[in-house]
Amino acid sequence: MARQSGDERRKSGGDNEGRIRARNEAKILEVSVRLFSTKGFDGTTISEIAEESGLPKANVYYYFQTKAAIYERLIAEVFDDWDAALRHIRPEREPREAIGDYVREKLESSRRNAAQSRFFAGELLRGGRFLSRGQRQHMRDVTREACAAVEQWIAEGRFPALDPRHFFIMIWATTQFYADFAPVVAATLEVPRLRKADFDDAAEQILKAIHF
Amino acid sequence: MARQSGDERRKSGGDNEGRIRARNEAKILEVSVRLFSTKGFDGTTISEIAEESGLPKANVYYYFQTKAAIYERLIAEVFDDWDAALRHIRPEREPREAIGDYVREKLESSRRNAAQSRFFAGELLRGGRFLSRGQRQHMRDVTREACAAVEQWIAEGRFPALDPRHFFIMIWATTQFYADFAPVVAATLEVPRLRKADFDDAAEQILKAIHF
DNA sequence: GTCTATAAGCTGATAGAC
DNA sequence: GTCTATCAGCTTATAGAC
Repeated sequence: MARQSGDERRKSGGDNEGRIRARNEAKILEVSVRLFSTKGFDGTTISEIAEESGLPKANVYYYFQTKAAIYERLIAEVFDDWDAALRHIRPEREPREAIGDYVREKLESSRRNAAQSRFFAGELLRGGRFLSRGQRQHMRDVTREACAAVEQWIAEGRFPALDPRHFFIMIWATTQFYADFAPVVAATLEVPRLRKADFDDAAEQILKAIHF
Repeated sequence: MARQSGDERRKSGGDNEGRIRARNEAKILEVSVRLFSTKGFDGTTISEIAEESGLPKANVYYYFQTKAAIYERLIAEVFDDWDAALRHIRPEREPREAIGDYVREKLESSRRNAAQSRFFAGELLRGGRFLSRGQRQHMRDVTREACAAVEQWIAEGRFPALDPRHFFIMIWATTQFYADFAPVVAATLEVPRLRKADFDDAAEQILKAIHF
């Protein structure tokens, strides 16, 4: 690394600049997802993002043209994860195992990225104004595919005759709830704050409660 | 009505003034819950509330001292409904009927008051900063009571050995999801917008999917 | 790439005439 | 009770020196 001459480094696209850019952008995004998730789009200020990122406000604007650009970048990042877990749902797999893996992965990823999960939930709660047409279409396509797998299981007599669409809604609702509405869950479980063990319990209870 | 003299009416506390106050306050609250639910606390402006209420901004301040006061009043209103539906869960009732009534009422009330439901979900999503200590305690008490009823059913062998706390979380998560994340649900069901029939389907599918 | 200074506009909230 | 006019403060975003 740092094989460039001083002259080259001062020009654009050098290794150093690239690394600084990557580090600063990552820091800004990491801080932003946390702030947006707890204070919303309008409640979050660029000054605050700059302060918590350890950068002057003008530098935040150097990396992202507007506040909305930061928000949209985060939407795109989170969006990629929406369907990643759905890869477990394949018609050739054993239903119990596939759904078990899916539920456990959903719960674990929302636990590990709680701010991201809440951020996305907030966006959906407000109607998903920042979601592009393509992103919406992609969600529909992925969902339809997963439903087709369940329908095949039903046709083969390996799964109860439930509407797969409502079945997935139920899974999403339940797995998201633990991370997104943690204060309610903690109050219900009568614990000061949620730990990994609570999420593990949740996975087992969900799988036990669903009739399949 | 209107039994007062003109002189009395001009003083404070008259029927007319009371009626005007009630009407204006109700209008402000009705408009506010819709705006807060789609734009959040900081994204909603008093000017906008005033405009959509058909009042000058100063009049909104005449009825509510601050923006937070409007928000808190709404929280209190919604809060009363949280446990109202839980009255169905009583140990002497038949589990299937009690839970069926509960799920159906939850879905129907969230459908009819979707803005209110989303408003409260948004507040919980952000950690419930506006919830008072007393309100939190009340939630815990009501939940504990409902769990006790389920535990009695289990002890009597009328209900599967599930953790009642996770069971209720699952019910809340699922029933709330349809109103709160309507765009996702509509996309999944492949309908342009949700109708009453979709909520009715949801109730039956949820009850069919849960193993009890 | 970094940072200070500042513009331009909007916000919550109030004063005070009617 | 109603409404106009206004303030003080904070916001996003930019200009321009280093």
